[in-house]
Amino acid sequence: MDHVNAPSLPRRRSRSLAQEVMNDLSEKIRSGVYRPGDKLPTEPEVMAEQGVSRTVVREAMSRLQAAGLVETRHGIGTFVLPPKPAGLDLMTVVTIRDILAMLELRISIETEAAGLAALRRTPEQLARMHRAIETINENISKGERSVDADFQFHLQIAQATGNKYFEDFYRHLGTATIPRDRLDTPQLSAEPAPNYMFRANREHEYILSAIERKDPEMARASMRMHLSNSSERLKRASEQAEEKSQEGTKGKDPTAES
Amino acid sequence: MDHVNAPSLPRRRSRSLAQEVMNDLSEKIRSGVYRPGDKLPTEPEVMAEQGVSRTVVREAMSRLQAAGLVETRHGIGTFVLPPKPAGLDLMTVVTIRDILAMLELRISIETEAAGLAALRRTPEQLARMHRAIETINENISKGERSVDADFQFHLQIAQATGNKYFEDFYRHLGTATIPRDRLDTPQLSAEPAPNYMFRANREHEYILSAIERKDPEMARASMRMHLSNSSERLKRASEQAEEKSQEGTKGKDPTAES
DNA sequence: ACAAGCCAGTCGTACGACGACTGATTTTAA
DNA sequence: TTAAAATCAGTCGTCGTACGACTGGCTTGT
Repeated sequence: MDHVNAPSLPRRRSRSLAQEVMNDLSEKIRSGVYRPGDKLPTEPEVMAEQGVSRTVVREAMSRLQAAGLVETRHGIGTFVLPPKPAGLDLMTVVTIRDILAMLELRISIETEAAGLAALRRTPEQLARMHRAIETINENISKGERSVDADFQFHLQIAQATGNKYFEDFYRHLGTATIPRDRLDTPQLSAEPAPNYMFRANREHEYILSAIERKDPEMARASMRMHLSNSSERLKRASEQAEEKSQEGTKGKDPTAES
Repeated sequence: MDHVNAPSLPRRRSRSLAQEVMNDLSEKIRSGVYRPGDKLPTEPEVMAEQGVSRTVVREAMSRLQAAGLVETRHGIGTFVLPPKPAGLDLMTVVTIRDILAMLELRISIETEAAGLAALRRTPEQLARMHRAIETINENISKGERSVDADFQFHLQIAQATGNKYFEDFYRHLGTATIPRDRLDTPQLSAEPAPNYMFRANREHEYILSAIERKDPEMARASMRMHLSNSSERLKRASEQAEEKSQEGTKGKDPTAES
């Protein structure tokens, strides 16, 4: 060992190589280089890029998985997951019953959000809610999906509370439960009939009207009614789907509506 | 969120061996077989116990580390870490204003929880609520902190909803507003006067009475009143503390109550 | 008694090998 | 010609071997 009087360096590596590769990749995820749904570089690619062995790459990937940042598919690759909502583990949402339970929590939060929005909304936020409702109507008339505009409407309400925690919570639930194709579900197929969706959007209008009038009680009641209706529709469709799957027929899918 | 995905059975294969070893070890940590500070079995021991290769063991350990459950010391072994206040991003809760915003979210959830608890509580849960209230009174009389019993009372209500998401959320929200020593705030020092705390516990009794009577409306109204009062007390104490810190005096700290 | 060296145990990294999985492409059969 | 089956290349999962780095305890020498 050629010891020269080098300046005293740390005696041990502050982190392992695996941790450093994880840090590098998770920083790239955090900063948007890799977005939810994107495929990370393959193991051989990371090995080459980072100049480490496959062992280190695999351990780094294991860490990313355990941290919930990615999921790995055998033979395919590793994909970035959407951010987890704070305090809630959406991986537990696997049955209709779980969804209904989550909806129940959501009712409590969004009902309150509607009341606060009625007190605190700005004209700009109000205009954005109006636009979202118009967009939903247009999309329904064209036979297109109204999911994005639906999400926007609810997000605007969360923002109008002026409380970042309501907005954060809504953002996380939004990204986690909208992308239906993530869930390995027995598809409750087909979009609901347009009249159902127009009706649900009618309920949006009642909510908006109360918010516009700065009437928190009515806003709360309207939102509660709206989400309770959705919950009921889901419950009924689920029961029908269960009966019909026994008969080999498909039920309705109300999940595309608010 | 009006758009809900209907889930189904997982289509994917079973988990990897590394994930299964992690599950086994994390279950042992969760259940108390290994406690914070304990040393986990060495890699060779786990290899023998689980009948897997060292690669699998190391990947499982990597996962446990990334999940924050353990830390590994090179040449020594792997040790169980104390539980972190996980989930909700508590790092954002740094000012009184953040606490108040978080309380606002909490009001929405716990108000709804009280209503659901009135509908779904069991006699055992009711008894536990009673006990928590008694404990709070005893602690107040002895001049001791009633924070734990206070948390218990609210947690019982969340459990009585029969919806795991309410309970999960409360576990996280509860820690956000109680552990005062986490906050870099102008210290609102000293326990509030006992009469304030008796009064707050009186409010607990109104909530419990409504739950006992299976009256969801009254349960909701009582909980909202109780938490709004806490919010107001915190706000006022904060303002007084601000004035008094300009005068070099300390104000009251009501955050130890619900 | 204290310091230095040694040793066994443990973790970190690297490599080679083979099987399992996946989707795309090619070959075969109808 | 088209559809089904087989093949292939790429990717991930597991196993085993090997060596270096680190740590604490024990033994030996001063």
